[in-house]
Amino acid sequence: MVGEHKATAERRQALRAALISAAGRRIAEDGLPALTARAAASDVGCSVGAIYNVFDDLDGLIIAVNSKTLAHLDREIAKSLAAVADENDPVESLVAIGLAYCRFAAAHPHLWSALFEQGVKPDRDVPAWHMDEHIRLFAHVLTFLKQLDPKQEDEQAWSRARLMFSAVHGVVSLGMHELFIAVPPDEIETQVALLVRATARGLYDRSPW
Amino acid sequence: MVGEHKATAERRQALRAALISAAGRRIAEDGLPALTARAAASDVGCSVGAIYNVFDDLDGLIIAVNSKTLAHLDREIAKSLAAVADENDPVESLVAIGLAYCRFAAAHPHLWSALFEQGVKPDRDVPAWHMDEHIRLFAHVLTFLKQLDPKQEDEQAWSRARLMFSAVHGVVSLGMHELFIAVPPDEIETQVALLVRATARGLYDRSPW
DNA sequence: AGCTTGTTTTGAGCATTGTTCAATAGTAAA
DNA sequence: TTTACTATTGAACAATGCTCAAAACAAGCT
Repeated sequence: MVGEHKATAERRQALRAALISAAGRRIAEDGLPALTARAAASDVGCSVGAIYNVFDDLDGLIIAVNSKTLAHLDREIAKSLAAVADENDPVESLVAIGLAYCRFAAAHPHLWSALFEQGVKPDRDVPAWHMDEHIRLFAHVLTFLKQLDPKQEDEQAWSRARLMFSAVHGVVSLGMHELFIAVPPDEIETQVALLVRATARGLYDRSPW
Repeated sequence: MVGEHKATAERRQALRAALISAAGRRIAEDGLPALTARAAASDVGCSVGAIYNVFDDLDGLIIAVNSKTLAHLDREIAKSLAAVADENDPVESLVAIGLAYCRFAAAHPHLWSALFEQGVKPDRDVPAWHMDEHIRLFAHVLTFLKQLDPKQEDEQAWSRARLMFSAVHGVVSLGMHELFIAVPPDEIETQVALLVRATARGLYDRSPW
């Protein structure tokens, strides 16, 4: 009979959770390269092999951490949206999203950079459900773009949401790269706010020309 | 006497050059992780140790490759600027820069991504001269921003040049990440053009409000 | 309890990585 | 040639991700 011991599943689940949070701590503190199989195992008090009973790969563990990170980031964005003063000004909400993104990256630089530090990999790509988690991030943006122009097609709105999100991401990303050299974090925030307002205006304001 | 054999210096120089171009080829074809010390050595027909006579580090070799890549990219941008139809429309020049960036990334994805694939490193950071090479990239942008508004302060112009450059970078960067999933390259180009025009308008057009 | 059967966990072992450094080969002056 | 120094080498080292025969375990049966 194809037996499966009852307690096994929950034990595996517990190990998964423990590994994920230990790995998260390690990445947050010392960066992605500090997450080695042996380190993770000893953090949790299991054998190296145990990791591979529960994840396909170390990449699998990293993706699980990233998943948690995305959820956290999503909550932060929601929080900062709730604090927007003028409910009727979509641009202010967009700015709030950008600033939340900014602040999250500054607060958790290693976790944040782990989200994108998967070089251009030829075959082994991330699972679809994790892609979705990324995409869900700029669903927030979509909401307010539709407020800015309710008539626009869904496809265009998505496309522009990704555009704005990507642009903000670029500013934060390059800002962090040179962070330890030149650009102070609060200036990054200023620039992100400026960028969001400029693109919103450039994309949606149809003033007389 | 502190002798230094005459032929040595040039031989080292030759080895450096050979290593750089072999490494460039390897990265371009199979991505950064394919560049291992042993592979590079055998490509060039030298010993592993020889690499370390000529570079501090494998990172040193990578930086040298990146340096060549940046020079190449810079030439491409210059070329595409030379082909701009309307000399008197700075926005068209800015668009041209963005598109050149786009096309370069699409044409040499591995070389391009090697430029940014240095995770957030705590201590060991890239030398200043290489940072300068990066910065020189958006000096191009600066030129045309000053044409858009000759009155603006230098500092603001630099800041906005970096802003625009970063924004474009973000769109290309996220676009490439999901490239193998969804976003076709020509759509990225469309989006970059849209973004450049929108930000230029948003940042500089002082229409009656 | 003891035995049997299938499952789960383990950690020594493998291949591969970047990097070093005693030993070898090389160079040029004496 | 001899001598004195320099340059190159590649076996050896530590650390990596990952595997898989073996050990430990769990549950049912007599």
